[in-house]
Amino acid sequence: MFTVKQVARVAGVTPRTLHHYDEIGLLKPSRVGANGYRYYGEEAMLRLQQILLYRELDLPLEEIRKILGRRDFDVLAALEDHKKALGRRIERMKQLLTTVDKTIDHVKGNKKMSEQGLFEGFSEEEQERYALEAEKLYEPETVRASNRKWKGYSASKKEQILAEGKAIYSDLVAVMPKGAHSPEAQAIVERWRMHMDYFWTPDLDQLSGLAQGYNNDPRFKANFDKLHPKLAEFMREAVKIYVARKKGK
Amino acid sequence: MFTVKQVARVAGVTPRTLHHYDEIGLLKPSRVGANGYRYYGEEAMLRLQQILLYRELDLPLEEIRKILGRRDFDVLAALEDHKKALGRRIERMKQLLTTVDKTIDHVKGNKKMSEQGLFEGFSEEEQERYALEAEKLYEPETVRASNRKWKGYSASKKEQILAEGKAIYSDLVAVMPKGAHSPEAQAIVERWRMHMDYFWTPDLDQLSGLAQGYNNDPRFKANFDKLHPKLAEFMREAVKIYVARKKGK
DNA sequence: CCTTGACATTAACGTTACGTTAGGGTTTAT
DNA sequence: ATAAACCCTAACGTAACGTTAATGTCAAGG
Repeated sequence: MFTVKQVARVAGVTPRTLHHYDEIGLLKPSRVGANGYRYYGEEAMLRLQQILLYRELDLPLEEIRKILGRRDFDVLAALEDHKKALGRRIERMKQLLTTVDKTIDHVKGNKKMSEQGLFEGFSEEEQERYALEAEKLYEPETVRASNRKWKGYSASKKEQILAEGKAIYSDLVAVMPKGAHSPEAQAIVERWRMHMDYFWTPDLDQLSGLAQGYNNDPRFKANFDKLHPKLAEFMREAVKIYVARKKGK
Repeated sequence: MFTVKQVARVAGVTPRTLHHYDEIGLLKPSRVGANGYRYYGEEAMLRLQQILLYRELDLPLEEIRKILGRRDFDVLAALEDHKKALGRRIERMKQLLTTVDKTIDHVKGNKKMSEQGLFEGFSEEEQERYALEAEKLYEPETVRASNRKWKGYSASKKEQILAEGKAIYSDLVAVMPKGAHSPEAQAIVERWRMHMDYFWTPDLDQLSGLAQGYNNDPRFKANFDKLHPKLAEFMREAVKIYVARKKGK
């Protein structure tokens, strides 16, 4: 039988923690002396170990109590779970480690770390959007200006613009067999650039970002796919080449 | 420039977290629109990454702010630190994982996992005491009774008892060459058992636990070592044999 | 026997890092 | 024009203890 302090020492917690666990009924002392002292025995120690194991996983104490409270509590299954969780944690940590490494490279050599990986290992999902949005295309003011411009058009003008857009995209599909490098494809990209002017005038970088965006944004992607499953990809390529040539000159 | 929600999504936090960081001055938005909206740019994102990295290490936000606030703050050095810290964390997790594994074995086969390792990975130190104390020797009441008994003796009686103890131990050293199995050694163990009666009367299990304890408790160990570096170990062996024989019969 | 120091107790307020309404303005979509 | 989906501030709630504060207990020493 151990007193609070003794238990606290071997388990690496403070007496207050044990008081707390007693208070919330998570870990009652095996016996309470007439003097009110808490005494902990073997089983209490084992239970404490379980508790601390789960605590390592950031499970709320309430959860832990429920888990340990199930009268059919299967220690083995719990421990196996625990193992898996720990494994996942370790994997995530490793992920973070590589992210840190990438960031180091990024900062060091100003390498191109596509801004995608900046948060890898932090959030599990939807980092793809970042790549798109990071291109400053969706800078709120830009978007708003673009919307204002669009709303300024008359209904018939809108129709005409949309039709022109559709024409461009279907023409693009038509020249896909000729390849993204072909003069035909490049000419259409040129038309597309003019077309964009109805919304706003992107510079070359923004232009390629926009084409890139068509691949990432599901909203766009779906519409493109209706015309041709590879259209978005083809367009990105063509625009990339277009931009490279313009920049080169 | 991103709004709270956008940033929150890619970074894997909630908007509220960003509000909070703004409030406490940990991460101010790059710009605040006339409508009061927060907009975050590239640098803010990088700073947020730093913050989250440190947060992973369980540093309080206040600390993080101080670290990032140092005007000579070296991002590279900090990232290198991160790497090391993450490495250590991963190691600790792996430690925990093996502890869990050991516990699984323990539970599964009821293997002897010496109860020592029970808290490995939790507290770094002083788990040795556990092994000793778990033997129920140090059950508070027992100890108290023992102490009371001891205090009841007169000073001269105490002297005599201590002298007897010393004699037993040095006699034991004398017979060490003969081995723990030797009748000489076993006779001394018998004397020692009688001697213990001055404090309290342990049963056979407690007797071997006590001898075991002499090896683990540094306080005892130090005194034994003064007589002979292997005395504690020898005694544990001798008592083990003694108990085994008594139990066998 | 009395005191001192290291323990133990309960009670209650403090802290960190947000979560969670509540109440109300903005922007975009229809 | 109105809903849907954002944004804001303000303020109280929560988890898991930390931190006094006031008080009781116990082994050790004079």
